[in-house]
Amino acid sequence: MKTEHGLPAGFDTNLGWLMGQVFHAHLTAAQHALADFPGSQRGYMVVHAAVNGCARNQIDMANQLGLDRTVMVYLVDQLVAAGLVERMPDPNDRRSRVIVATDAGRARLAEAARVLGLVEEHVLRALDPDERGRFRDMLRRLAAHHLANGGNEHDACVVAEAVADK
Amino acid sequence: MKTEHGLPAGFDTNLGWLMGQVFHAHLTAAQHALADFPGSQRGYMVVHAAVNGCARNQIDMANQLGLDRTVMVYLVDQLVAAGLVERMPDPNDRRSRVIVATDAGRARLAEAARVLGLVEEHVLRALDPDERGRFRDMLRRLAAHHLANGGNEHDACVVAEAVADK
DNA sequence: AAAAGATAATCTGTGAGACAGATTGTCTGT
DNA sequence: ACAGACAATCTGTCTCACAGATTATCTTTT
Repeated sequence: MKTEHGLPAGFDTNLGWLMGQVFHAHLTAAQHALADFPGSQRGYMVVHAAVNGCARNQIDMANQLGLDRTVMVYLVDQLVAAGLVERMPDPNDRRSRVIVATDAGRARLAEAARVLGLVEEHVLRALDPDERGRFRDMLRRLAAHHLANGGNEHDACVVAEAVADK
Repeated sequence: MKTEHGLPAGFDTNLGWLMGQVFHAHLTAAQHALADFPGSQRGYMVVHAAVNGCARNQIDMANQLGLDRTVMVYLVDQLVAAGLVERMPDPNDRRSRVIVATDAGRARLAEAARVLGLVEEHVLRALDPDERGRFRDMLRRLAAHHLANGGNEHDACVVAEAVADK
């Protein structure tokens, strides 16, 4: 049984299901696009963050990217081995290593970004151009709002309250 | 370094990152909401599909829901143990088991759906009411478009082509 | 200045989960 | 009757995220 849209019956109003589908579509396409990028999408994110210099050290970057600190280790290992980033010792704090992109890393990132642009275009093909902009804008606001409220821990509380009072 | 939105620099235009954030926000909240639902979100999906009668057998349902066939086995096991669904032997094909919801399953689904409604409301809080409708509509169309084009295998080809011609 | 506590990166071990392959019972076509 | 396909299940394997311990360093306390 399907709806007129071609979606499984009853799921066309399920936000989680819909987001999962679209997110997964993008994920799969991006995975192919970044197949030979060291560390795949997560590697891409790290190089991206390294180029933008968002983070002061590995843990900081891990937190910003939502990665586990132990994952960060072998992720950066791969990227170093591929010559895309370097672990620069922080002169102010010898415990910390600042992740900086190499020239090769910058070039590789630019190329990957180009391909990812095509992927995004492909995923959003069902929307007309001005809608794509609005969709992006809404996503941006949703993500910002989520990050602003302390992220996931907060969500749990809200839900718990909601369940409590029937 | 952050943008004026509070997002990590450079990621505010990254569709995958944005979707990941919002999807993850919903995922986490839904996980809490369905914490004591057998099989969690996937269990919920199965009961939901069972109530709507979308599938003729387990494999069919697994395909529609994007689950592995072996996962389906212990997922349905849990739900049967909890008394939410039953494996009805298909009289026309004794290889197949049709997954049907029990009355308890229907009731449990309704309650879970109510809570998930609150979760969705919470996740979309950053949008004003009419925007939420449009956001849902866009997602619906994106998902439908993706399913219409044979799903993920297709995406891979498109990307491959795109990468080929620089 | 020495001791105690916190923090960054790393290493190790473990548990959960996804998936491939084999197995059994059943259907379909020849 | 036989071969091949298919549904459900079982088993084994492999990956991967995460907790906990470890080392080096910084900070604060006394």
